[in-house]
Amino acid sequence: MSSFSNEDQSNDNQSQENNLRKGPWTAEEDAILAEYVTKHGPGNWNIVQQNTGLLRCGKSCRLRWTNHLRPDLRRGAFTKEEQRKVIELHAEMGNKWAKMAQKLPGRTDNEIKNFWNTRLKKRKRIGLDLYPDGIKPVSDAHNPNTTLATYTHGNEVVGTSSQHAMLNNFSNTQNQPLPVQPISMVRENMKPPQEMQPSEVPRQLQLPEAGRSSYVPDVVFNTPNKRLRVLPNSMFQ
DNA sequence: AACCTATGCAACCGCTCAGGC
DNA sequence: CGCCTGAGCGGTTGCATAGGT
Repeated sequence: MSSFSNEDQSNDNQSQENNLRKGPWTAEEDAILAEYVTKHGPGNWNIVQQNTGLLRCGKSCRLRWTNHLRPDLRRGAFTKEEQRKVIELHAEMGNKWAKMAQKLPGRTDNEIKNFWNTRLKKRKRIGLDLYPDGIKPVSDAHNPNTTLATYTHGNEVVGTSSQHAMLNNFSNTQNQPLPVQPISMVRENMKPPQEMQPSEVPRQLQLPEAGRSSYVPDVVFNTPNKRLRVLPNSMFQ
C-alpha cells in the first residue's frame, strides 16, 4: 500500500503552468466543494476556484460533484433491475451514457459507462452475447432476419456484430441480483449485512434525508482503492 | 513473502454544443 | 454570422486493490 500524503500528492500534481491540482480529491477538497455547492447551487463551475480557493479547474469540480458529492447519488453495486435497465437502454440508444443516467435515478453516466464497459469485457472474455434474450438493438429489431455487421442507432454504431454474437446469450441465471443493501437500511444499521461483500458496501453510507435543505455528508469512506476516506461533519458546520 | 496480472473505478482529455455578445 | 466561453459528453488512462502463482 503506497502511503502518499496529501501534501506529496499536492506537490506532485500541481501543474507548473496554472497551479491547478490534478488527481484524486482529498476529503478537505470535497468538503469545500460540497459546502460551496450547497450554498450556491451547482453551475458556474469556473468561478468555484476563485470563490473557494480550491486548486481545481471548473471541469474537475463539476465532475466531482456530479459523480461523487451529489446528495441524490445511489452508491453500491447495480441491482439486477438496474442492470437490466442499462442493457435495455443501451440496446435502445447505444453509448449515450448521460441519457441513460437520466433514466436511472441516482446513477451517473460514468458509473453506467464503467458498468457497461466492464460487463462488455467480461462477457466478451467468456464468450457471451451483448444482449439477453428479449432485448434487441434498435436496428436489429427493424431487421430481424439480417446479420448485421454493426448495430446502429441513428447514424451511430452502437455495437458490432461480434459483440452482438458474443453477448446475446445473456441469461437470467448469469444475471443474479447482487446482494445490495437498500440505502435506508444501510443508514439505519451502519454496517453491511453479512451477505454483502466489502467491496459492495455503498461508499456513502449516509445520505441526506429527503427534503433536507442543505447537504451534510456525514460519512464518506471505503472506496475500494481508498482514495476517499472520511468527510467529518465538523467541516460542514 | 514477493511478484505478476486482472479488475474496477476515479479522473482526465478532447471534442461538441449552446448561449451570449 | 462568427467568435468566445462555459458546460456537458464520451473515450481513455492511470492507479489501487484483489487474487493468483
